[in-house]
Amino acid sequence: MAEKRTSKVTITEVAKLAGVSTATAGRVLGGYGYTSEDNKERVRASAEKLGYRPNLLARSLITGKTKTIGVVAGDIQSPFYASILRGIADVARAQGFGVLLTNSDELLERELEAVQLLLEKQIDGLIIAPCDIYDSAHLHAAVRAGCPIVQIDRIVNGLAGDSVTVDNRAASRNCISQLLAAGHHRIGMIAELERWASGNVETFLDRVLDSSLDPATLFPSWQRLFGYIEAHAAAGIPIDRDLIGRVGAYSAEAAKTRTMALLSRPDRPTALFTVDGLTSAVAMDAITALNLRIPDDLSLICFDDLDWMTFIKPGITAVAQPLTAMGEAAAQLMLARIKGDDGPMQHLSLEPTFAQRGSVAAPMFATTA
Amino acid sequence: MAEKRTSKVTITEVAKLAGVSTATAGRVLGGYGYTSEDNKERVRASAEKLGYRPNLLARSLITGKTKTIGVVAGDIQSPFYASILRGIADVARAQGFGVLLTNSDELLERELEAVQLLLEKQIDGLIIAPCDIYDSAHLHAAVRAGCPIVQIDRIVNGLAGDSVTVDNRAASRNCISQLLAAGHHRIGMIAELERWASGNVETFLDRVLDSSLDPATLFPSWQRLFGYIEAHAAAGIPIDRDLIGRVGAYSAEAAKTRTMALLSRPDRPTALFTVDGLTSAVAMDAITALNLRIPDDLSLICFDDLDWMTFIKPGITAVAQPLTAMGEAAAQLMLARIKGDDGPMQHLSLEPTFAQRGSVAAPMFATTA
DNA sequence: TTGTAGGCGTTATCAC
DNA sequence: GTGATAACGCCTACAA
Repeated sequence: MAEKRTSKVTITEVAKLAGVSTATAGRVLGGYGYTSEDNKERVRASAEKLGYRPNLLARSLITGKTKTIGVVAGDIQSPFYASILRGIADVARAQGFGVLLTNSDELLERELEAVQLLLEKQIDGLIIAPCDIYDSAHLHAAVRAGCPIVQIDRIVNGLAGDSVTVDNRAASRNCISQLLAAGHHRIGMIAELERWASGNVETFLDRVLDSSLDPATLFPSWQRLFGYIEAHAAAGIPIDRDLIGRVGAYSAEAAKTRTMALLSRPDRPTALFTVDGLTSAVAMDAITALNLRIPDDLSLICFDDLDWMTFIKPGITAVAQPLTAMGEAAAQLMLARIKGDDGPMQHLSLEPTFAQRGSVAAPMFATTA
Repeated sequence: MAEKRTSKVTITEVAKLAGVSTATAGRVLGGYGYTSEDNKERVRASAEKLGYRPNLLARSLITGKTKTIGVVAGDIQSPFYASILRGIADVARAQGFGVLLTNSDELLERELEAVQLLLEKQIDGLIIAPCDIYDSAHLHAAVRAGCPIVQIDRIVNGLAGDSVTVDNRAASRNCISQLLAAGHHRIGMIAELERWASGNVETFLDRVLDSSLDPATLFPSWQRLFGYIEAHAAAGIPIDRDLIGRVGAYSAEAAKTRTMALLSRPDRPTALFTVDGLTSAVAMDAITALNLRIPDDLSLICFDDLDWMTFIKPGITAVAQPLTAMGEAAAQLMLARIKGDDGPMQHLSLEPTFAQRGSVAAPMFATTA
């Protein structure tokens, strides 16, 4: 029945009780090398009797492998990261790996500390949603130090690590195109351009339009704005820059204020495109507060599919990222690297699905063309 | 600038470069024992120059402390566990602790494996939402082996571990009382009694009414049904057992079927009480599908407050558990134990808040009293 | 097939 | 204050 007494049963004691050397005991318990059936039995019995549990620390110290993968999420409380983490944890567990979790809150300083802690704990690999895609010396250093990295959602420019993302630009373009096709010419959007160098929407718009911007090197939120602009350009419809509300990253209050302002204008947009789970919730909040009807007063498409979008009145049309699949893919890539795969970097782009529901209609009083 | 080259910079190399012994280097780098200012400087400089990072495995092996706490959640993808984990991770990080995460999916077998893995990785303590509150030998064994345990949401009978919960029975009783006070005499509820020995609602009801059941020894979902029964008893209103839909644990489809059935009856309830986040979402789904208006056709109170409850039409009245606070409290209890607190077991019961919104009204055609 | 000896990178225990 | 030296628990030679 294996009753353990004082927790510290080492392989030495098992060996002693079995009447063999620690090496032999280690071989059968660790499952490596050859041992006679006879001794196997004896050692297993002793281990069982003493309630022996291997100390993975000691094993890791010598093998150099911890069978642990580190994860740096932005905020595990958000459904976005929670789902991704679920995927990661599932495949990790299936392979006997542990998951060491940290939050960065999208703060570079915090990410730095997190990565350092994980590295010191000797994780075999790092899965991370990097805060800063332009200058992440600590990640380059980690890779150089031999720690494989799989990036999620965002890609650090020039980092030698795999990645799992979705094509944000295409998905966004698709959403906006649908709205345009439905007859909407005034589509509101709350954009996040916090770290955009020149600081304003104007310059971003210009750079997209004169094709001097490589979408692959941008933050997801920027890529979504990129798609918004492209869709307008493709349809030959001018953009009213006042409909693009600019807002700092991940601030609910700011987004709320901005959205309320946008939807309160006398010439308010006839459609709204939200760029992530946070803005979607904020938008619904504002829409409810302003007593706007969907889709009569306002059409709506959201990036990221949340549970309530299925049952909230007419149903909210949304782009659904395959979050758990992304987590699974990331973990799979990671495990392959850990097992020694040193092939070229892989940049997986998973296909989001488009959940067509009831939040899009032709704008009121609009001629469809 | 501390450029590391090949990852393995050990304390020995730092010591060598600083011209001191590994012992001295260890003292300044590890921050223990005495060292002259002179040597401190020199060692730090060498460490910096070589890009030295301590190997926490080696340290842990000898100190017996990993500064890591293990967490077994039911399903990290649910907002419930995600929020709790957020709280845990925050206080852990603040104290320099890591968090090793696993999911049990409420499966005992999986929980067993998880606990074993965590223990072998030598976590300093375990925070867990136990699947089985009646027979958890592995948890008793863990405690006996010296691993402190903090339980969340549920309490294993007789386990020597702290706990953080809410008073489910009182909260539930309060909700039902409000509905009864509003004039509802037919209140539907989807109950989960999967592991209830005798297997049916009848016997549970009987045991509550003849006071032969200690609520402290029950699963949260049972406690919530307990409160439902008590509230009815207190108001002197008989319970129509057909309004208590029994369902297996954590199955969305089953809950959906059951809820649809309940709400489709010709004599359907005038109010509904959902017992957790899953049933709430399922209920809303069903309500939308059946085109029932809240609160006109059906009053609703939900256990667990979800983001959409604020902006979904009239606003859904709900009981909000202080989830992140629960996580924080659990982590705090854990850290205290790790620091050596061997006082009596603590069973924290945090106060849920009641979010009064617009989903409760008097039943149609009902005389109020 | 088995045992002996050495070491993984730290910290702990002593003398000095 | 400091430096040998012995742990920590396990694995990996290598020799037997």
